[in-house]
Amino acid sequence: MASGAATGVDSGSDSGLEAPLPDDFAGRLVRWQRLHGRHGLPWQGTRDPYRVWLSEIMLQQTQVATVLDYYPRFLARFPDVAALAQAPLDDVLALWAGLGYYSRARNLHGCARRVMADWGGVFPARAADLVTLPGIGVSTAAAIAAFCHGERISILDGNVQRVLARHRGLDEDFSRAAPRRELQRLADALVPHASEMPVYTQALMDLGATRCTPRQAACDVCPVRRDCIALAQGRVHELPRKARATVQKVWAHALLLHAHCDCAGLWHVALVQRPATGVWSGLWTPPLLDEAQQAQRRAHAPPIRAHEAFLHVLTHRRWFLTPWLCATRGGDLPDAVALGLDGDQAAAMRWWTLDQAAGLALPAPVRARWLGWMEELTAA
DNA sequence: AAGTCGGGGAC
DNA sequence: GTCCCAGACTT
Repeated sequence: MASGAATGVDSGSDSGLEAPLPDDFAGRLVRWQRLHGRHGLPWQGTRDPYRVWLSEIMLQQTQVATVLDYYPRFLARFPDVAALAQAPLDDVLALWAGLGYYSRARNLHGCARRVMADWGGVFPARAADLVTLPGIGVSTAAAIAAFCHGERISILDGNVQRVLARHRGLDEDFSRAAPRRELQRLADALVPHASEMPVYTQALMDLGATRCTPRQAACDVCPVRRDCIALAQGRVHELPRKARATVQKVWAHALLLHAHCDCAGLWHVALVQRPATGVWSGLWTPPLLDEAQQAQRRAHAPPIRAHEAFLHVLTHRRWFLTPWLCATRGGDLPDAVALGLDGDQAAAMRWWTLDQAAGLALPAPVRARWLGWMEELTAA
């Protein structure tokens, strides 16, 4: 389809996929990128696959401004793939805590070990091989291959979908497989010579992130406005079509903050490590008590100081968390049963000193309130 | 194809 | 409040 359209024969359809390929699309983007693209980000100016890979994983569904806080710290602690592979997973999670999507950290660590074990410590160059590694999907594989090795392969992340959907005037739901394949074919037909792949790939991303934005697109300074179908039709703000919203479920748990002061006057706090799957996987949290477990805990002394619940919103959940504060003193550290825990959480519970706890991988809403809770628990 | 997985930036 | 971000993985 694309080759026939490139001859300049317009089928008469208003579909951007069947229209002629835009002339010099990549060239215009490349020239724009050199002048107006984003430069100087910490993961730019290198073709080191480790650094590019790390940035791509961190940037999955995560904005640049957020990653800027994490990337340098992570790189300083794990300067190369060997250092990352050698580290315990808990050390990786501790540096990832707060970034979200914690399976990324688990897969990152697994990927580093696979690169060491199966690839001699060198990331494979081709996207087809990269995509076999944990945590690297088609989008990330294409980005690494294009940035580091100039592979002629198209990326199709959220930014690029928006740019192409608008420029070709494609009013389809790209969360569906068939329209997505069509868009992929278009993107494939637009890739330039290998020598321009790194800057072209960056250009598409930068245009989507800084000009062709979801709202209030800056079409007046767009390098491809000349033949943008959405702009000509006055439909920029309508594209791409939105997929239907997901339904949020409601959760409610008590968050049991139990601190114990031992005979030496040293404070400890009980935390449980979350399982490898599910929300906050691998992170350490105060025990989470559902309704039955709350009843179980209420049957025990000592008493609880309950705070007002706070709301924590995740993509699919509205989560009401009620902090329960409890301080005890003297003797041995209470066991999990004494705290009212059962089964899995009892097995996953550990006592930590406050200094130790501060260095663990804590979820963002726990980290944000941690010092206040500890201060209240250890006061008087 | 649909559901699961965080947190925050920008509006 | 809203939308969505350099998506991957499981079912």
